[in-house]
Amino acid sequence: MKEPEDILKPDSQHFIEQAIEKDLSDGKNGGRIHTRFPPEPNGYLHIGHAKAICLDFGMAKKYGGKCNLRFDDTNPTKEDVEYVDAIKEDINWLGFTWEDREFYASDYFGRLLDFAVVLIKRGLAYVDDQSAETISGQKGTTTQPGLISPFRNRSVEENLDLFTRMNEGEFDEGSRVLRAKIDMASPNMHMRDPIIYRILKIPHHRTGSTWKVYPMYDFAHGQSDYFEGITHSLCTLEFEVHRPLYDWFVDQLMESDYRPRQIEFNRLNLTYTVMSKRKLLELVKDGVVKGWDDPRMPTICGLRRRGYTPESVRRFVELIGYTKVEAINDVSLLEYAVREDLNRKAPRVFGVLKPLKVIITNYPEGVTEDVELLNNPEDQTQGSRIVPFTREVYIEQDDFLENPPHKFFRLAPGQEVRLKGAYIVKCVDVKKNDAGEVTEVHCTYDPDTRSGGPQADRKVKGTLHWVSAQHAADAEVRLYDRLFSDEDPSGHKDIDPREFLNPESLTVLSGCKVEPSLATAMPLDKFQFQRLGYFCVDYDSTPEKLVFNRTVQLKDTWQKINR
RNA sequence: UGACCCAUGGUGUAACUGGUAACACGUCUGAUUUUGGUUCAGAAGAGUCCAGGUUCGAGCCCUGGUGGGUCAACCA
Repeated sequence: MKEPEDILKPDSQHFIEQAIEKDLSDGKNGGRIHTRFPPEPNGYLHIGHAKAICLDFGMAKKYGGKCNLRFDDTNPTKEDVEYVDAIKEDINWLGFTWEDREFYASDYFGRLLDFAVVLIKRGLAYVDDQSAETISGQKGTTTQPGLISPFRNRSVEENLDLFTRMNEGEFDEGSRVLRAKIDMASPNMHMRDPIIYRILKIPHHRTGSTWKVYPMYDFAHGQSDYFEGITHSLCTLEFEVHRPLYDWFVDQLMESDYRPRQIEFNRLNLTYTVMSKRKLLELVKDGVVKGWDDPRMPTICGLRRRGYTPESVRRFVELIGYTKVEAINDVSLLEYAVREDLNRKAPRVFGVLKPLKVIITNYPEGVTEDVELLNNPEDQTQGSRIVPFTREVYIEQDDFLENPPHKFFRLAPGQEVRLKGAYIVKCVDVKKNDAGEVTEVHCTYDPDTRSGGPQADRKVKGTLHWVSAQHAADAEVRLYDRLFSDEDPSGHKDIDPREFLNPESLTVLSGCKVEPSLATAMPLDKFQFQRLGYFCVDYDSTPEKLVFNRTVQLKDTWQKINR
């Protein structure tokens, strides 16, 4: 909630909003705002792209403009239609629409070629016959100017002829390139006669083998912006040094007052998370994960399978903001964003993953009590459910310790605990198998302590989930098998959280009925995910070492308890 | 011995045309008919990279350092 004094203050704006509003008040581009989201279809979108998507579509929406979807498909060696479809699905899932404005840089290959010809005719581009190594060797260094190519002063006619023949497929890949003639002594390496066209003979996923030459990023991006009437071309910080070149091409092309403008913002980095497309592709190809949408992946579809909502992803992006500082964002902020959202939406259920039988010795046999539990304590409209309570219940194995460390608030010999919604029980005895493992816990209960009862306000430190053994045994066994027997050799338990959320398991798990639509659509919240064993995975800095976050968290918990 | 960009609590961001550092996450207490979650109450934690300068006054402006990032792909 905002304090009255805060309402008087103008909402703080990030530097991009300020730049846009300045352009608006300066009357640039006729007061028009038009952005674009320009993915290369060479991989799946990840959480980092979500940051860009929210900005591109968000700015358009905020200032009454439009945002195009444009596939930056200028390199056929890396791109594929599979990615095009996945990208579109993910953007939609996030809640944004480009309406009918779905474009491809490859749509502009003709116009781009024409523009290249114009540059040649104006003496601003030339065909270079040297090898990649030679050209790169002549680039100079950051402190020394580059060398002039021996082909730099070819005649316009020869350049025109050569370039045409390059596109007709007469020359081999790598044998010739088209370069812009700018300044080999520029302190900005990107201005040292950048390559703008190269010969590529592999078919393009959209244009087939129509073209034999393909424009480079720098020669395609700004021009595509220009063709589409983009006013603000928002991209990440590493393109900052490309801006002079972006502007140079726009200057050559400009025929009116309209001009697109590139503004850079900081990329999203997450702690413990691999974000590079290259490495993610590696994980998929090497079979370390089961696909781009593996719940362990930081991809948008991976997050989706992990139970994240579009709202929570958008909220996270809103929380981290846009600056020019290279930031590393804490995953805990992302997790906070889901919890915030899911706490409000997700129905609560009881679940026992590794069952441990508790027998309440002084509770009558054959009696079933109905315990009413709120589906969501934060949202009364979600109603309540009736859960059967009986003499024998299962609790989580982790919730009992025979020799508890200091500050262990769960069940232990002689210790009291509340079974949520039911009674306070006290552990009086344990039964063990031959291996010395605890197989049964015997408790007594205090009949006056039922929630709402006369002694209900008695203080106990812990409250546990439980499931009536009689009502839920089958489900638990199945869950147990699924999680701990059906695991792959690497030890990764790769399970889609939603598999657990089918109405059937929810029903048995919680001992009550849940609306199917709710059950399939609503993931559990973080804590419940942990109970079920797989809220999320944590990437150690090296992609080979994938560890379950749960393990890490349990370890942390134990360290805290043992301290 | 280059160009460009950046520098605010542990982390991410705020601070209107200079007015004396705010918010969120995280951490730590405590409460609760009690999921070690949530909710609620409270606490600790920076004097804004450094040094000068302008000014009555600087996180904001200027100068010079220091530290970090990006750039020398026929990738985007």
